[in-house]
Formats: sequence, C-alpha cells, structure tokens
Amino acid sequence: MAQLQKSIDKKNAILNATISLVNEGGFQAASMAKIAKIANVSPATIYLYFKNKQDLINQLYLNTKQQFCSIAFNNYDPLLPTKKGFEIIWYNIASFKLNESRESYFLSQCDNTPMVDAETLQQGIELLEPLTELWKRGKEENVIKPISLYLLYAYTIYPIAFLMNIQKREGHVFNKNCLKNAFDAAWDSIKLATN
Amino acid sequence: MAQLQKSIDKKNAILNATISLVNEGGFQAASMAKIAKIANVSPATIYLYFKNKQDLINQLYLNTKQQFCSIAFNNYDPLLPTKKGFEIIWYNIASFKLNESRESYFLSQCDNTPMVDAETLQQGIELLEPLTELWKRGKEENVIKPISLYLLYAYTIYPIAFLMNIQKREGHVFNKNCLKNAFDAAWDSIKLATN
DNA sequence: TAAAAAAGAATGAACGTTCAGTTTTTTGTT
DNA sequence: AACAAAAAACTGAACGTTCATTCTTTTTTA
Repeated sequence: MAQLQKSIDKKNAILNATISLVNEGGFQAASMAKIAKIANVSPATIYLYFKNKQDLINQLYLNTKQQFCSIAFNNYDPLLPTKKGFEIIWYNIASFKLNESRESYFLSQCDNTPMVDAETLQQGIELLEPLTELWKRGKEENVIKPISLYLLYAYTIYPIAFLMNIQKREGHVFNKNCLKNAFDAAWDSIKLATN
Repeated sequence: MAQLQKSIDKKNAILNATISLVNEGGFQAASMAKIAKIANVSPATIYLYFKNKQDLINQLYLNTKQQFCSIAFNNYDPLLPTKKGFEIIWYNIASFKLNESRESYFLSQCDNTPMVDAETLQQGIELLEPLTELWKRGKEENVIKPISLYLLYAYTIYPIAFLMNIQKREGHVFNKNCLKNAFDAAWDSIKLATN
C-alpha cells in the first residue's frame, strides 16, 4: 500500500510538472527532460507510467477534465427546476475555471489546439452529459431556446474560458458582481423570451 | 518591381506554410525545416525575412489579425444606430471566422496559448477599437448592459470561435438559420432588457 | 534473495540557426 | 545592345543543442 501510494505520488508529480510547463510555454516547452527535472524523477521513469509523450498528454487531459466535471455537477440534482439546475452547474463551472486556473488554462489550451487526440477529446466532452440532458429538458419545457447544443455551450460555458484567460493574463479578478453579470448574460442568451 | 513582387510572394509562401503546419499539429509541429520545405524555400531564406522563429510567429499573427479586422469593419459606419452597427460587425466577424477557417483557427490557437508575445497580442486587440467604441456608446444610450468590455466580448465574439472549432473538427456546417440564432444569442446576452 | 522500480547515460533524429559559397539581379560602361 | 563588375538574393550543408526514447545498471522493496 505504501508502495502503491508512492507510485501515485510520482505519477501525480509528473502530471503536475507537465501542467506547469505547458501553461508557461505551451506544448513545445514541455520536454520530457524538463518534466522529469521538475517532477524530481528520471526521464526514464516517466515511461514506467506513460507509454509515450502523447499518452502522457492524453491522460493528463482526461484526468483534468474529470476533476473539472466532478466539480461541475456538485450539488446538482436532475430533479431541480431547469433554471435552478443550470444556475448551480454554471456557478460550479465558473468557480472551477476562475479559481483552479492552472487546470483551466491547461484545458483551454487542449480544447483550442491539436495537442490532444480527437478520440480523447471526445471522451472528455461526453463527461458533460448531465448538462446536455438538462438543456434537452429545458427545450421540451419551452424554457430554453430550441437551438443546437453547440450554440448553448458556445454562449454559456465557453465564454467563461475567455474570462479565465483575461484573469490569468491581466491579473484582472472577477468579483461576485461580475460573476452575476456573466451568469445573467449566459442565461439571457439561451432563455426563451417569454420566461 | 518584379524583384519586389517575387520577395512578397516568397514571404507569403512562408507565412502560408506556417499557418498550415500550425493548424495541423500546433506550434511544435511547425519546424523551420518543414516550413521551408512546404514554402519551396531553403531554411536559410526564412531568416532573410524574419529575425527568428518567434518573429515569424508574431508577424504572422499580426498579419492575420489585420486581415480579420479589415473584414470586421466592412460597411460599418460609426453613425449607424447601435444595434444595426453591432449587427454588421458581428456578421462580418462571423463570416470571417466561419469561412476563412484556416486563418481563424490559427488566430484561435494564438489567443489561447503562449505562442505569441504578450506585446504582440496587445497590438492585435487594439485593432478592434471601433467595436469597443460602439459598445461604449451603446452603454451611454442604455441600449447595452453596463458591463465590462471583457464580458461583452466574451459573450458576443468569443463564442464564434467555438462554432468555428466545431465546424473544423466535425465538418458540421452552420447555415443561415444557425447564424441567425447565434446572432440573437449574442445580442440577447448584452442588450438591456427594456429594449 | 528475487523482483520491481528507478536512475543515469547513451541513442539517433530533429531542432533553430549560421555560414560559406552559388546564382540571380542590378548597375555602370561602352 | 552587350557585357563585365558589384550587389543582392538565395542555397545546402553544417553547427551545437535538445529532443523523445531506450538500454544497462543500481537501488529499493517484499
């Protein structure tokens, strides 16, 4: 068990070092040698845990996306009213993206570059299924506009990544009021006007 | 003159090759040797036009951003009513992002990674000044919500990049109706409710 | 003491960049 | 209009470095 724990620690050190390096200088700045040095490990050791560099990146992406999604659906109950359920998920996602900016910035890079396998990207997307289910229901109830899931995501979740980028780049911190404005903008963009 | 034209052609070939390679495999897939081969040029020749690789990337970014902005403000007149002016700019940007996907995808990568210098990024942002001016006016007229420029951008322009990504990744083409839905979502997110 | 885990050195390939030499273009002279 | 001389543009090969990965040896664990 102690042995197992040690292994997990090493693997996590490697994953952590990779996030740091990718965030600082992009994929090409994260060489296996640098990752090993920061993780206090021999380059060869990385290959005990990962098949190769691409596998390391893929695993790191899925790992981080899972962290993200486990927080996204905190306190969420599919039985809640549509708007309330959406509000809970949205604020969960916003607080993850704005507070866990290390993880968020890494995910944002993955989602906007060819760093990660197409297949692995797809697996990451599927983790958001409860949100797409909620949207589906909202449309049936005529609470949410009858537009594609892509549009719903583009106008409610994706913008948060931009805010996170700004926060990281300019040190501009978003307070509670800004967050409220952001949520209202998100909801206004997808709600049906009659509600 | 013929000489000058030839130089421009070579420089453009280099810039074009770089976009292609970055789009296919990210920054780290665009080595100087590969760029040279695709541009039908010697690696050494690249250094006649660019100081180094970073300078090539920076110039390419600014170049492409300028293309983008010159289209963004097509047919736009600051004297137009706020919503109409916004509509024109928004559709210009959308058609650039969705039709010129080569250029758009490259810009999207630049905006979400540490590929480009912070200074060069800033220069690119400043090119959108007419849009920020329009928003400022819209707020004064109580037509647009009194929220930060970051939020306005995050909820109207940034989402288009997501749609472009989807289109590129899944071949899912957005028709006129989808575009209308996207514009409505953008406008709904920032308009003041009373209007 | 056997096996599992980790290390460091070594591998060839690829990297960004430079340099010495060649080709192409321009210029000046007839 | 022809042609050498000077300048500019361009090249392939080579530089030292770093890359991802592997191999052999040592250390740690059970």
